[in-house]
Amino acid sequence: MKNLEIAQLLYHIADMLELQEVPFKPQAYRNAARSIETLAEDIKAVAEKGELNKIHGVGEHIAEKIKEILDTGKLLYYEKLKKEVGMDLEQLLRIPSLGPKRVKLLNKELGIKDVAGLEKAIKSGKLRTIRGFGEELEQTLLRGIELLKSHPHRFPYAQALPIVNEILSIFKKSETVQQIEIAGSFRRGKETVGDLDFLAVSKTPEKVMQLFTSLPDVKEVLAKGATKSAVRLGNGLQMDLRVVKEKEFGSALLYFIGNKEHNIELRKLALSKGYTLSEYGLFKLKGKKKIKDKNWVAGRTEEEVYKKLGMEHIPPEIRGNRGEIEAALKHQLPKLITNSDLKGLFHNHSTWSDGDNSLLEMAQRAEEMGFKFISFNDHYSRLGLLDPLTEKRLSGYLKEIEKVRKKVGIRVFSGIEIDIQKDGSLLLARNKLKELDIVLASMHTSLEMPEPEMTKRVCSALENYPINIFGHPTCIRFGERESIALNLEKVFETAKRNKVFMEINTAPNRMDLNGTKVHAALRAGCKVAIGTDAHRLSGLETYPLGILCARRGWAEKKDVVNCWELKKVEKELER
DNA sequence: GCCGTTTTCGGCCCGACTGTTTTCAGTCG
Repeated sequence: MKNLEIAQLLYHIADMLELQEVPFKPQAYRNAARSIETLAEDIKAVAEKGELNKIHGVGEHIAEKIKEILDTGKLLYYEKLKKEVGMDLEQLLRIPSLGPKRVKLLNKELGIKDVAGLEKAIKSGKLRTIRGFGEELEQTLLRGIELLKSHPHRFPYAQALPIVNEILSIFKKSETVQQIEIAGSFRRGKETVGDLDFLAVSKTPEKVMQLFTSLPDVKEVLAKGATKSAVRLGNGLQMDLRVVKEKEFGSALLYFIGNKEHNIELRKLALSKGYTLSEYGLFKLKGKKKIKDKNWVAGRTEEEVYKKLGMEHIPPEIRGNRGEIEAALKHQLPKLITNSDLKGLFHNHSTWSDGDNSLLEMAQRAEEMGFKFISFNDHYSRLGLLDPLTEKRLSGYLKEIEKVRKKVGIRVFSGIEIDIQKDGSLLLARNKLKELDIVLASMHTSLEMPEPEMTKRVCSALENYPINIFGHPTCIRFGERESIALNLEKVFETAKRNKVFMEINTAPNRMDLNGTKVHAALRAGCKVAIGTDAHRLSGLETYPLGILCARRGWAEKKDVVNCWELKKVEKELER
């Protein structure tokens, strides 16, 4: 079972315990789940080293349960709880405005066990017979059920990006706000977002809220208050807006950017230094009680707060309590890469396989964008849906690249994207592969293969063929399929040994590797290469998504091949 | 059930908003 699945299971335990009104344990299970969710390493590997209880929030008992899951594939305690609870809590709790207390009451009064039962109870008018349930709540729940049926839980970053930009621009033009910024997981550059959090400073909050709740695409107003409002857009995405005082903007931004673990650590650190930190500011503690207004010391900007705590400003992308606070205290934060550090783009397609633009058009655009190199990796495979390169067409392709080289002022790398087949072999022999500047290997078929076969397949390819880049390593596609069953630790180790770069594929529905996995790859000693996987000119523009993943993975220039000088790139590509 | 340069026992975030109440419980972030 993978990290995410184990985290999910712990979350479910927390929910069930909460339903049973067990005190404090739910929070403990959630803390553990959250740590595991963001763990860079494969939890199996951690368990094998006997270091489960080194994970923050995992103690003796939860460690034992994790071991049981890893060993047997299930957890008796979980099965027992599920039997006791006797309903589809997981689905029911996904419905907005429905929490453990209400679910319990519904179960007790009407015997509701699942979403279908709830829907039936509402439609038959039974729900409103229960104390505390009225017409409004009925409608809210019904809408929630509809939403569950029709929309994804999380939205890809790239899908949220234009929405964020539009809203920021509307508010800036409206002059109702002095400041407005996006916070939340979007600001941290997470590859998918559950909702959007905006934070503003305004002298006329009621006007801001009015504008916010009447934005063009708002389908539903979930809440509207003096300092906080929430709306849902037509596509199901929820957006929150909070208005704070100018004096609080920095501390509020810090609070609402998160993540939660980062905030908790910061608050603890503040306490140890004689302060207390909240979204309203950093306050000096006098004795044991704080008297807010008089003791305010910082909060206008994030920098101010971090500085008072004796730290460097921490970029949002790495806020996750994964060592960034210690590093910032020692003034040893990594110098994260930025868009302007990128000197070239890997993994691009042309009309030679399934792309829409010619090699020349793509190369010229890359040059216009200011890049120093581009690499083409058109699909190489047997004839199939993709209209791929074949052994016959390969020489024509290479000749064409040669022509393009004479027409542009940037380095054009020749290359292919080739499938790692089921048995770990490639369709081209080693000596043929060596004729290309860059061989990118990836998988498109037999993705259901289980571990450890899948890991073996990949490692064997990386081991036995002159591959430069392992493309979209986890094969995730948002809303379509999860990551494949791969032991990344082993893959990273093999990649490092064979000088294979791990790709950060910036196709908007992939972002693969994601930030957490980049972090793990770098710690394992791998280097990463940002590949746009562009099939047309516009695809070249997706590279900032890769920068985000890299930044979330703590990447500095030395870690990302695209940031190296051309000479060094060429040298490191030799196989 | 977890954690600890304030504690190995005694704490565990809390404020805003909503709907259904008639002073507040439940949810959310």
